[in-house]
Amino acid sequence: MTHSHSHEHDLIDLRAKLRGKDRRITKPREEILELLGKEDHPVTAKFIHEKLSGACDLVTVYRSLKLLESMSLVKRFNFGDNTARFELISSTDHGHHHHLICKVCRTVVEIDECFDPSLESKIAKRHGFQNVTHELEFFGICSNCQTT
Amino acid sequence: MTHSHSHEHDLIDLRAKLRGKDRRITKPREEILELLGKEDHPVTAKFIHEKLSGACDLVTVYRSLKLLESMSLVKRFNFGDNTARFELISSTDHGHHHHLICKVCRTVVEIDECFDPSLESKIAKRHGFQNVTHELEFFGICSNCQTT
DNA sequence: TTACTTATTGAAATAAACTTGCAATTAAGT
DNA sequence: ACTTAATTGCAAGTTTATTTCAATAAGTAA
Repeated sequence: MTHSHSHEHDLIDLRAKLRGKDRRITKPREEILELLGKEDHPVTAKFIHEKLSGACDLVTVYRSLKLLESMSLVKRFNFGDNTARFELISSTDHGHHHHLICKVCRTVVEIDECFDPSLESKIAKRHGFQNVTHELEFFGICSNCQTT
Repeated sequence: MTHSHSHEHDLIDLRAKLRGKDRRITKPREEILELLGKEDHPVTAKFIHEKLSGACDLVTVYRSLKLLESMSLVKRFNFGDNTARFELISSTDHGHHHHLICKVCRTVVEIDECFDPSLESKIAKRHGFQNVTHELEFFGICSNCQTT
């Protein structure tokens, strides 16, 4: 996954989405967005806080991420270890992509492929659900961690 | 998902898998297995503890679930709310199935369908991973919760 | 059955992720 | 610059899950 669009674009997005909503453009929000723009994989709130080394409180990171998520600038992922991870929503895939995670060393690979959307609509129709989306992550053992 | 196989069968499984492993068949383990046999959807450790109302400590529920999971009698699911849920592994699908979860009321529907396994092997091959599996859950709004 | 060995349990303490309350700060409009 | 209210930092609180250790009980052998 290449975050080929510039960080400036994300800040423009931020400003546009905050405008006229009684919400403010603050340093922590800008810094978190900028940091996420440089990362290739989802990162935890703790990681962001450490990278920002004292620029703001960990609580503010949590609050900012929640806000950015609600504004569809950031997507939350769950790799099954009870820790939320966040990634910038790229303009190309609108945040819809998946990951391949090594069960041993936790290396992450971004996966652009997905199954046919007809499966989703079939399931939605059959059970009378609307706005059906999915969360999909792959797990395995990477070449470095294979014993044989 | 129908847990059509009898609870007795699960207990036989438990006994067989524990035999000769310096592990013991205990009341909490049997009770948790039995309870899971009656549930149609993944349940939390807290739920199990409450249902068993004092039969054993919550700590024991966590420990037993971890053991049962390691013995492939139980499968852990993650519905994105930072709470692990556990389901009995049915003999028919070997625990591989998915769920459709209402984002509003959290109703759960068991989904037997899945995408073509070739996608998984393709991803494994491309990135040099072994033993690739996946976690897939669907989210949407159920008929009861739809506003229109 | 009884005694023995040790896996397992319960209870309390701990850990980690995340949230909430509130006073102090600061962004944004006038 | 002044004002207003959103936002932050800090402390405290929640929730989920794990660890420690003495007490208990499962399995084995006499």
